[in-house]
Amino acid sequence: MARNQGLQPPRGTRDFYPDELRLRSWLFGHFREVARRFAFEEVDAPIVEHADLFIRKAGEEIVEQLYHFELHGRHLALRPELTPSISRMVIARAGALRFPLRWYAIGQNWRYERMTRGRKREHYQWNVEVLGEPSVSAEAELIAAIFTLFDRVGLPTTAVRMRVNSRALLEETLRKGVLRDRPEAFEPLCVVIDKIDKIGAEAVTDLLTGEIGLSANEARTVVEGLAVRSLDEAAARVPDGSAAAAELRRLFELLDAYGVADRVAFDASVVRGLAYYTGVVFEAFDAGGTLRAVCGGGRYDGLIEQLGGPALPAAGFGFGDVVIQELLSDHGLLPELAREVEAVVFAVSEAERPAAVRTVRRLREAGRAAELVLGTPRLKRAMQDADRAGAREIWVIGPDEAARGVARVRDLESGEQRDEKLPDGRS
RNA sequence: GUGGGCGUAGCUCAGUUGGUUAGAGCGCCUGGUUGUGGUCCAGGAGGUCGGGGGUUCGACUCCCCUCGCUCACCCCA
Repeated sequence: MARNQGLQPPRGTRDFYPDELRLRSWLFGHFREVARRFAFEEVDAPIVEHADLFIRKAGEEIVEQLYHFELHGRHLALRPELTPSISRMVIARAGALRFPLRWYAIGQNWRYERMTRGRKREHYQWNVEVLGEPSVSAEAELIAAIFTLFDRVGLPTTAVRMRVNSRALLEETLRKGVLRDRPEAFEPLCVVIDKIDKIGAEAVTDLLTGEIGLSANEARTVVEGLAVRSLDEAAARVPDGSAAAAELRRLFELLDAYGVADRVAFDASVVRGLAYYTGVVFEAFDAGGTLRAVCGGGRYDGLIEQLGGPALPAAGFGFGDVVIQELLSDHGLLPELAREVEAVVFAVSEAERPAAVRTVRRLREAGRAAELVLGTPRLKRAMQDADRAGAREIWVIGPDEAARGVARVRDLESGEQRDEKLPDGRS
């Protein structure tokens, strides 16, 4: 309705009606349960931050698409991701924290961009971070947590595959060349390389020689290297004794111990679009290849120091709520979730309401989800409502029952009825 | 930003070469007596057919503009 456009949420944002919020809560419940089993602690931060926290100069889209505004002379922004906020929290208390930390958060992120399937302008993200651990044991733990989540929501083991690479490996190949005198060129270089699937090898080669300043030879070597899909082959392209290659080998060993190595493959084209990644990077994709990345992450050993904190190694991933729901929908795995009302208490007339209130209080104190019918509709109506709410029982208190000091309890599944004593009136 | 598709009841949609009071399913409301749900039956409410303009005796139907939604490209979480 054009007339009612003001009633629609802004483009790319969502309302969550009860059905949709139940589904979201179901998903978040799995996020939290996996995090619990992996012994991560939940944290949270404001959705609005100082814009500076997110603004970097490597040409990332995530910065260009920032929702930001000036208010009373302050430049603020809606967070586009959670990692900077968590990093900020760590820095503020770095002196009092014991590392490594295992933290996670589930929060809404904002990015002003065009929409397609699986992408909106706001989305919730499960963000899991290991802070203060330099070894790939951190990445292995993170990747294992992701697969645990996939398994829990019912996806077959073949439905999602993880692609892994290491930016450190790429950096090693350039250390004696273009990066010798200006290591700071590495971040924008990665941002450029990340575009290869979209703008093509030639355009990336042009950008590498033009904007980044590689020689034609270096650029060609880099672009060729992106096609490599074997760790051995990739390792052969870097100097002997490559630390990055050894790390990747160790990572695959550990993933084998976690039982997920066969779902993970080396892929040199994975570099991720965020500037701050420094080491292992990874992305999970649906096997059908019809959706965008389900989740992704990697190691960012320099970010915390760049933000003004100590030199603290860190790794983490972000896992959005939108793509996974699309994927589950494609697999017919979205659950039908009903309301969780257990009992409905109904006073036939206002005279019985105090007794109904005492009754519903007792049920609630016993931990049951109990709804008190607020008006005095006909019994037929109250039962219909109870039925539709999925309640197991309706407790009816009318003049007869009140006189006998009982409630008539009907089991809505079996239709059987019994009497339950009313609580006495003194409580 | 580019290209395609679509905008008809709360929801999902149908609407015959433009022709009389615009339909269905689901949902909602009422009733099938007097305090009993799910099933069934019978009724009912609800739409200026996204908005504006044009063509026509006549437009939901054709044309133009506009707004919105959506998919792909693009790009990224």
